Amino acid sequence: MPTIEDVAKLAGLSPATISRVINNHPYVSQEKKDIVAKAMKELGYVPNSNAQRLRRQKTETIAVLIQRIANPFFSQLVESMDIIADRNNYKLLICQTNNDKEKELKYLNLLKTKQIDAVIFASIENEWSIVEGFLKYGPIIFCNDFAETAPVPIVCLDQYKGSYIGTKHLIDRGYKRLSYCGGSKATCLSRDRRAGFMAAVKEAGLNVSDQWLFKDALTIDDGKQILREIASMDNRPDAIFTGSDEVAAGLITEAKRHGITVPNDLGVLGFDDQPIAELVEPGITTIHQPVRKIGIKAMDVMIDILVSKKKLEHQFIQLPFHLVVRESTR
Amino acid sequence: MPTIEDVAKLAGLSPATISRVINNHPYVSQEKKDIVAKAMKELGYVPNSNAQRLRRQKTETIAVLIQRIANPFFSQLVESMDIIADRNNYKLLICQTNNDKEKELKYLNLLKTKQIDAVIFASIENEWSIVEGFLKYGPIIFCNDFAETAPVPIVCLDQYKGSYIGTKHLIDRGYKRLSYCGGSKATCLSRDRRAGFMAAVKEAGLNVSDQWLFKDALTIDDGKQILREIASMDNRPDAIFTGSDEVAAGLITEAKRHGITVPNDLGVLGFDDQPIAELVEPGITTIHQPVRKIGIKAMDVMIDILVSKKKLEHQFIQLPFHLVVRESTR
DNA sequence: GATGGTACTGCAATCGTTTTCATAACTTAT
DNA sequence: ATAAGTTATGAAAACGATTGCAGTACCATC
Repeated sequence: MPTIEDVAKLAGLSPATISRVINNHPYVSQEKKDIVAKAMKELGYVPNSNAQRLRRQKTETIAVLIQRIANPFFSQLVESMDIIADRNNYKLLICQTNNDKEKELKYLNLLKTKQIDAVIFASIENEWSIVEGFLKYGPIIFCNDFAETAPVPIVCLDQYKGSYIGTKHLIDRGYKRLSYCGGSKATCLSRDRRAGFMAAVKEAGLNVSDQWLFKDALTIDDGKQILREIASMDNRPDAIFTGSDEVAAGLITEAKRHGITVPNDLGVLGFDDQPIAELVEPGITTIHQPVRKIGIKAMDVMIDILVSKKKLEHQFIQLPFHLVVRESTR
Repeated sequence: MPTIEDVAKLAGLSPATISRVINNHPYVSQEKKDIVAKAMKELGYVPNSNAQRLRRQKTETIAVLIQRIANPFFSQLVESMDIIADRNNYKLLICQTNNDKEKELKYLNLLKTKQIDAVIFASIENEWSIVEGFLKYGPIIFCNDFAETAPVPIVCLDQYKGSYIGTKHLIDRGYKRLSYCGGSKATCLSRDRRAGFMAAVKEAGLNVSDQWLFKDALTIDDGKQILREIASMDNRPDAIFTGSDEVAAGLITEAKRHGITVPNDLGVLGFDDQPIAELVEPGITTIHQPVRKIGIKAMDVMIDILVSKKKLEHQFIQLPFHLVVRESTR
C-alpha cells in the first residue's frame, strides 16, 4: 500500500503538502493540488485510518449498547441511528450486552482504549455509579432506558404516561381484573412503566392480585408461558398489560390453544406497535412508540455534542406516545 | 491518559519491557512482570488501540455487509455472528448497504483504509468483477447470498433445493396454478431459488402464467400489495411461493380483507421460518433456514482464515433446509 | 579458559499521519 | 524603502505502541 511519503515523492513535494491537500487546508496552490490529486490517483493512495486516528485522537465511531440486535425494537432503533451516523460520516459499533454487566464494561472500555469516540446506552446493566467513571474518556448519552441521576442528555419516552394511557384504555373498556407483565430488571424504564399502570389502577379503585404481576417477560415464549399460568388460575385476570408486542403475541397465540378468547375472556394490550401487532389475529391494541424517531433524535444529539464539543448536561428529551386500538381489547 | 512511557518511568523500566509484559512475551522475569502490573494498575493504564493497530497493521474488526439490520433474517444472522466474533476477541462492524452499490463500495473501502481486517458479504450489490479488486486488502467471504465465481469460501443454503422442496409440497397438496414471488435482484440466491421453483413446476407438467410471477417482494407491505393484484385478476393462482415469511404474512393478512381464504382459495408458502410464521393465522407453512447456524459457520470460517492465515479458496459450504408444515397450505 | 547457548533488558527505528515552526516570496500600506 | 501582512511550502516533532538488534549476565560444555 502506498503511503503519503510515496505520494510526496511522486509529486515532488513534501508529505506535509500532501496532508494539507487531503484535509483541504487553505494555503495550497491550485497547481500543487492538481499534481497531488494526480499522484494519489496514479498510486491508488488512500490515507491509513489508524495513523489518522492515532494522530487526531478521534475514531469517528460511536458505540450503541443494546441487549440483543435480534430484538426488533433494537434493530429498528439501530437502523435509524445508523442512517444519521452515516450521513455525518460516523460509524456505528453495535454492542450486544446480552444483559451481562461484564460485557457492558468490556464495551465501555473501548472508550478508554480510544476505539470509539462516544457511547449511546439504549439499555443499561450496571449502576450509574460504575459507568460514571467512563465519562472522562468521552461523551455518554442515554436513549430509551436510562439512569435517572446521570448528568447527561436522555432521549426517551414518558413511560409512565404511556402505560397510564394504556391501562386507562383497558379500564375504559370495562376490564376490571388487570394483570401486568414487566420487563427484566429494576431499570428506570420498567419502574416508570409499572408506576403508570399502578396509578391508573388505583385511580379507578381496582384491586390487583399479586398473582397477576409477572416479571421478566420479554419474548414470545414468555408470553406463552404466562398464558399457561393464567389458564391454570382459579381467579383469572380479565385483561393483561404487556411490556411488548412479542409478549402480547405469545399470549394471544397460546390463548387459542386454551380456549380463552381474546378480547372477551381476556383483553390484551401490547407495547411498541411492532409490525407483528397488526398481523396476529386479533390485531394487538398497543402503545405506539416512535422507535425510529428516538434513534434519530438520540443520534442527532450525540453528533451535535461531538461536532460542537458541547458540554454534557442533564436533560430529558421526551417524545410522544399514542395508543393504537385494534381488536385485542373489546 | 497515561502512555506506555509513563508506565515505564513509574516502573523504572523501558517501554519495551512494558510492551513485552502486555503482550506476554517470553523472557520477562516474574519480578519485572509484577512491578509492571503494579505500575499499570496504579496509573490505570490501558494501551491505546490505535497505536497498536497502526503498528500491528490489524484492527481485530470484521465488517458484515447486509441490506438492513431491521430485517429479522439479518438481525438474527448478525446476532449469531457477533457471539462467535466476540468470543474470539473480534469486533463486528455492521454495514447496511440498503441496496445501494455506492454504499457497498464505501464500506469495502474500509478494507483499504485499514479500518477492518476482513469482510463478510451477507448480501451483495455490486458485480464480483468490481469487488474482486479488494481481495488484495484482506479476506472476503460470502454467506447467504453470493457471487458464484468468487474464489472464496461461500457459506450458504442450497436455495435451489429449498425452493424445489417447497414447490413440490404445494404440488403434492394438489395446488395447480402456482405463483412465485422473488427477491430483489439478479443475485445467485434469487436465481437458484427461482430455478428450483421452475424445475418442480416443469416436472409436474404445470403451466405458470407470466402474470403470476412477482419481483422485488421483500416486506409485509409488498405481500399485501401482491395480494391486491391477485385479487383483481380474472385468472387467479391457487397457491403462492414467497421469498420470505414477511411477504407471506402480508399476503395472509390482506387475503382476509378480500374474502380470500387461506389455504383453500390460496395456498401460501413462506420462507425462513421466522417467529412470525407461527403467530399469524393460519400459521405459515415455510422452509426453515438455519439462520443462526449460517452465521456461526461463516464466522468460524472467517476467524479460521484470520488466525491461521489460510489462503482463500473457492468452496461451497452448504447447510440443510427443511420444510415446516403449518396451516397456510391445505 | 575459551565457546556457546539461554534469559533478560534497553535503544532506537518503525508504523503513517498531522501540525507547529521556520522560511521565503510576494503584496500592500506607510 | 521599510514594515507588516498574506500565501505557500518543507523539516521535523509529535501521536503511542511494537520489535529487530545489540548488549549483558549467567550457566553449561569441552
